[in-house]
Amino acid sequence: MCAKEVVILGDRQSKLLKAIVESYIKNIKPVGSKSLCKLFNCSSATIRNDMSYLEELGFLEKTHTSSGRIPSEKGYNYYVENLMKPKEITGEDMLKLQTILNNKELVLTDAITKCMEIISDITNYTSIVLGKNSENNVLKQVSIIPIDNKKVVAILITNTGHVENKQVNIPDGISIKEIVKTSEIINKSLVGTPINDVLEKLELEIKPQIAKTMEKYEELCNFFYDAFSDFKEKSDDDIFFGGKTNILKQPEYNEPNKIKEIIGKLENIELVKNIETEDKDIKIYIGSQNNFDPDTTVIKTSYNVDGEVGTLAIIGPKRMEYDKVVPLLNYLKNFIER
Amino acid sequence: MCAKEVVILGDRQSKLLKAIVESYIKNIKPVGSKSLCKLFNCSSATIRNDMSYLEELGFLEKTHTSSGRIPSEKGYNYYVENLMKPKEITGEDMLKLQTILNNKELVLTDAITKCMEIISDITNYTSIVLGKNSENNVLKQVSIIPIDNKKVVAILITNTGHVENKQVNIPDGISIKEIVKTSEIINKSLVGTPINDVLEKLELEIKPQIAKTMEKYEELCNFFYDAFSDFKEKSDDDIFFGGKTNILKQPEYNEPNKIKEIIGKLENIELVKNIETEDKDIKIYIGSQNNFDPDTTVIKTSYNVDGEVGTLAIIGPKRMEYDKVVPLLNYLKNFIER
DNA sequence: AGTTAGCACTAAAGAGATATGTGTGCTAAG
DNA sequence: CTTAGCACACATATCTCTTTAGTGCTAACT
Repeated sequence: MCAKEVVILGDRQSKLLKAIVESYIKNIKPVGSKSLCKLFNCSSATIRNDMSYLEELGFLEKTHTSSGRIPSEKGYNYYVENLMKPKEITGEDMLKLQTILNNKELVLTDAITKCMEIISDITNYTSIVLGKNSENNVLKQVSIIPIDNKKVVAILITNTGHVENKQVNIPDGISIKEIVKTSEIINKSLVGTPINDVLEKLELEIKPQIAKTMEKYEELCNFFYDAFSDFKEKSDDDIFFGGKTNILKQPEYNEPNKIKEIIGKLENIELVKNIETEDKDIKIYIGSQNNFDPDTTVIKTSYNVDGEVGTLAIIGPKRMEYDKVVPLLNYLKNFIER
Repeated sequence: MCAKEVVILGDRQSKLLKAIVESYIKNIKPVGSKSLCKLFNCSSATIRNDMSYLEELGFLEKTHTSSGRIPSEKGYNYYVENLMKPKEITGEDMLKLQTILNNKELVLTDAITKCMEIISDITNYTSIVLGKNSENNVLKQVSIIPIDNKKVVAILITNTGHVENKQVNIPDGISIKEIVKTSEIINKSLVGTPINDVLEKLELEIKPQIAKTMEKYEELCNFFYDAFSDFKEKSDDDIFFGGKTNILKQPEYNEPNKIKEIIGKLENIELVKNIETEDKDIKIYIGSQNNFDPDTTVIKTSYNVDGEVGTLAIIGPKRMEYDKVVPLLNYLKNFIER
């Protein structure tokens, strides 16, 4: 749209903005000019002059005419892009992550989710791992396992190792043998089919094929249609939460309506799925910049190891310890794609 | 312990208690004597006399010296046991449940969970379905499906149709063939073993068996140990929530700490599992009588159809519309065990 | 013996009033 | 450019006062 506005801040002004952002992140109190005098070795009036300049530029806000300043969304943005200095990960935290990542028994996604859980723990924010999305997923295998003479469990496996299962009643007049036989035909013909196309191919390819040999081909197709129909939605994504209620520990969530709102959003699968990204960088979406919740920051990145892709996200208040979260995510990300 | 205390309430006193409980359930306001005058065609003083008698018996409480009365836990109890008249289910609600229950395609547990979701919707309380507990579950089948040359997905199926899966890395120096062969041996030897004993038998029966024919028997056993080890915990129960956040709509949850507490409890799997019951009746556990949350009422019952067992529960505030919830649960229960 | 009117009393909830603390903007002088 | 000084703004807290909705108790009534 518009050329990126170049803002030139004086040295003290930069430091001042940084100090204000970090003070607010720490204390959640609007910061006043007086409290910064000693740090900058000047009078409160000087600070105030700079502050009002920073406010003019849109980096700071006031909660009311005579309150201290708090960072605006733009202020946070400038902070993370230009001022923030990532904190070093403590040895203790690094150890926690390493022991998981070095555990050869753990499959990649399990290791990642465990690590994100740890990061949630360390930071007190909520973490989300969105597993492989199904668009490129294809059918690997279908299994039919009889449970009793009334029902079977149908199991589907995708090429990425995602497993889905559903119990299905055996329709009247159909034998388990016929079902199993049909499943074998499906396995021969449909392996490699994108998950989204399975239902269609069931109708267009399998039905004519079995119509020749099976009497009840219509019912058999319906049976598998039933077995597979939930699969499409459910398998879209694996969603994993770490510290789902951690975000409630943040002091901004001390009001019933805000709590209910954020809880509602975290339970809303569609909304959570929307967080998905394929961006390889760590991107920070502050407030209105994310479409999850305007009162939060969502930090995202994605991984792609041998075609196994997923999104990592941290959800916390806008007033997030960016300098702590970013290096943690970075560390994990680098390790994954070593 | 002590013989059940027989309390004799006069006719008016009974009706009064009923009226107070129902008024409080509806309006969530302590009910005063004046408001009941018209209903009983007597003066507020008369009502007050009866009220103070009911308070003496422990059925009513005051929030402060000069407030109206609210039902005590004992009061609710007496109400549900002696005074409550179950409301008829509306035609609309019954229709909703019937269309699900009459859908022959749906497997029993799916129909039940869908119904409980409907009941959550109707009542604005939270419903829980706890699926079959694993104690009697036995192994039905193990499948190993190779994903790529680094990992496989191990799938376990129990006799009840419960499916669990885990991706596992293939250890160095072991071939897929060996793994599949071992899984075949497991299928031959361990089918029918209670889930809780599988790990033990793996060590005591499978290991010596494969030691003869396979070189890397030690590693192979470890592999399957790894694959099965999560299974035990996870498969303990299927937990299904309907309207998980519905309970937050109840006006008693308008305080940050209460919200956080109940959310925390609902996320606590151990606590939720504890709700499990095998009681065939519908039992009402009010406040301190349930060990889930002293501020809520938990209504439970269980079903057992052809050995498929589970618990149904509704969690709401103590101030619950008992006369609405009980018939709904009853209807569902009777239908299930038709 | 149960019912009622009357009255004193209580606690919560709301409305002002007032003071206090923490900040600002602005001006004029250094 | 920096600073001291001052008037002003708003949030917060604390009191007081009043209103309201209820109670318990007593004495009279049916």
